[in-house]
Amino acid sequence: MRTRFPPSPTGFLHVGSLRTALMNHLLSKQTKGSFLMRIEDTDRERLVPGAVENMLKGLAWAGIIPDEGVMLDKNGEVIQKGTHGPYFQSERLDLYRKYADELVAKGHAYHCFCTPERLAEMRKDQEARKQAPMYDRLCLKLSKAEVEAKLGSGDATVSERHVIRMKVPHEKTITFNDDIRGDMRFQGHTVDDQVLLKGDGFPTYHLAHVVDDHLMETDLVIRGEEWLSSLPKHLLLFEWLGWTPPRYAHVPLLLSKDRKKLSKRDGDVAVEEYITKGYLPEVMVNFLALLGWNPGTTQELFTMEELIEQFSLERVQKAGAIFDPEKLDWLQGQWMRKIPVKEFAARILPTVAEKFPAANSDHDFTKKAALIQERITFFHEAPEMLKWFYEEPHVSVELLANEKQKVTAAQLPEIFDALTKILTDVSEKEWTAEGIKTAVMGNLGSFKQGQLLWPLRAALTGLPYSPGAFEVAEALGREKAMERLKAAVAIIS
RNA sequence: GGCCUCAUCGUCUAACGGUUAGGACAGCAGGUUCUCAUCCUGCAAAUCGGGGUUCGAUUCCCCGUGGGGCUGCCA
Repeated sequence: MRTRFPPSPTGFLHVGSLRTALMNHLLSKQTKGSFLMRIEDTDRERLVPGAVENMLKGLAWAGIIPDEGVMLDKNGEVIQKGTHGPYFQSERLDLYRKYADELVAKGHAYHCFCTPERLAEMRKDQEARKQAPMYDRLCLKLSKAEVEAKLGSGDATVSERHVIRMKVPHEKTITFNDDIRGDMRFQGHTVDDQVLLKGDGFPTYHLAHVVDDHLMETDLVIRGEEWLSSLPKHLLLFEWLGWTPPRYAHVPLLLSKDRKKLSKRDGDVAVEEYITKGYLPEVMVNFLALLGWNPGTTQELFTMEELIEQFSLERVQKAGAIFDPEKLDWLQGQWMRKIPVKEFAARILPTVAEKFPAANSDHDFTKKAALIQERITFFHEAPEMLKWFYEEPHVSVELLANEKQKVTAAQLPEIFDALTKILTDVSEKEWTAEGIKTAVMGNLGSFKQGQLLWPLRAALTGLPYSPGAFEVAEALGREKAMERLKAAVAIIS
């Protein structure tokens, strides 16, 4: 099956766009078809330089690489590949013109010379009369001779700055079966005479979509629900041009907490933002796939491969879904913990080494990485979480004493006395988390666990939060741990 | 306003017309090794309202209500 993703290069890659791109990608892969990328650059005023490259990079980050159309080559340059091009709509103007003319010739479209000012006024009137703003078909009343005269008038503002509108049959009922929503019907008289070709010679989305998706042989169009209202226009165009429309699946919109269409105002809607924050691509893909879709089982974690296998439009929700950052973060944690520990260590090593060069020559780095893997959310937190190992801790009485653990400053000498005694008895060979645990737990004396463990851990790390006391002691090694213990004793006495 | 569309815990969602309406996130309460985190256990939490159809509606139909989208020579 051929599916496609046709963004307009007017900015960053929106998470909602990534979601529809993902669905298109999943189904093309599931059916061993192809996924193509087309650029809808028909609005020249909103073009943003670099947007195409940015979007392709965002898709690639998520693991979505187009099979055809606009893509990135090995050097990161934007190229076009495929037999159905060009894939930039701005390079297909002659095509749109040709079909627009055909529609005029067939009587399904007409020239309109109304100025933007007149249209604005017309709409204002209609709204004042509580009517639906629709083109009043003033130019449809023009005779053929009048149209010819205007077109050949030599007055460029009239002959060139005019548009071609579709002539929607008011009496017609347009019906369709959407892959997600089922049967739908629209009454012709509620559909506006949409502009197909603009005054600047560029097509509007509607014409371009129909022409391109026919010529590019798209089998299935998965797009946002915001296009549902325009569907009858597209259906009419396919019919008039004598083409079979593709299958359509209108997916529900992504909503913000206030249930409005997710937009810039709602914070992070740019995929780029999530990349910078350190979210894993697997997490974004997993999260987006689960928004509005479910596998029918209780499985929550999905790889791209599993999604390709299991995704189906039948199980896509009809109602909009709120983008919940908390669930995103939960998924991030799940995926961080799924990374094999060796790989995890390899991924955090560069950032840790940047701050603590010693990490590069640390033979036990993987062991340390393992200690923080279950409590980390983003890779960039790693240096801070491991600093206790690479630099001497700043220990204070305030840190060592802890009310909740029933440790008072006055008790500290006694506590450290006990700790020193216990740990001195632990041999180099027994110096493992397990061995130290056995020693400490077996010699608590009159202390509660927390009364020994909190000061121990705090003395060793200088931190209120860190991996457990025994693990830290093992990681540090007997010599260093005893040194830090001694340093702490010096501070409290 | 008009048109289109949607409706189960706070959120994402499950449930051949028959279930004590299930799971997950978040929340709360416990537990494991002191903290943080993980993990485990438990608790709380929903079928928008009204009519039908039916022996029986979350499920089918109608009407409300509420939400969303569109209503551009934007996409």
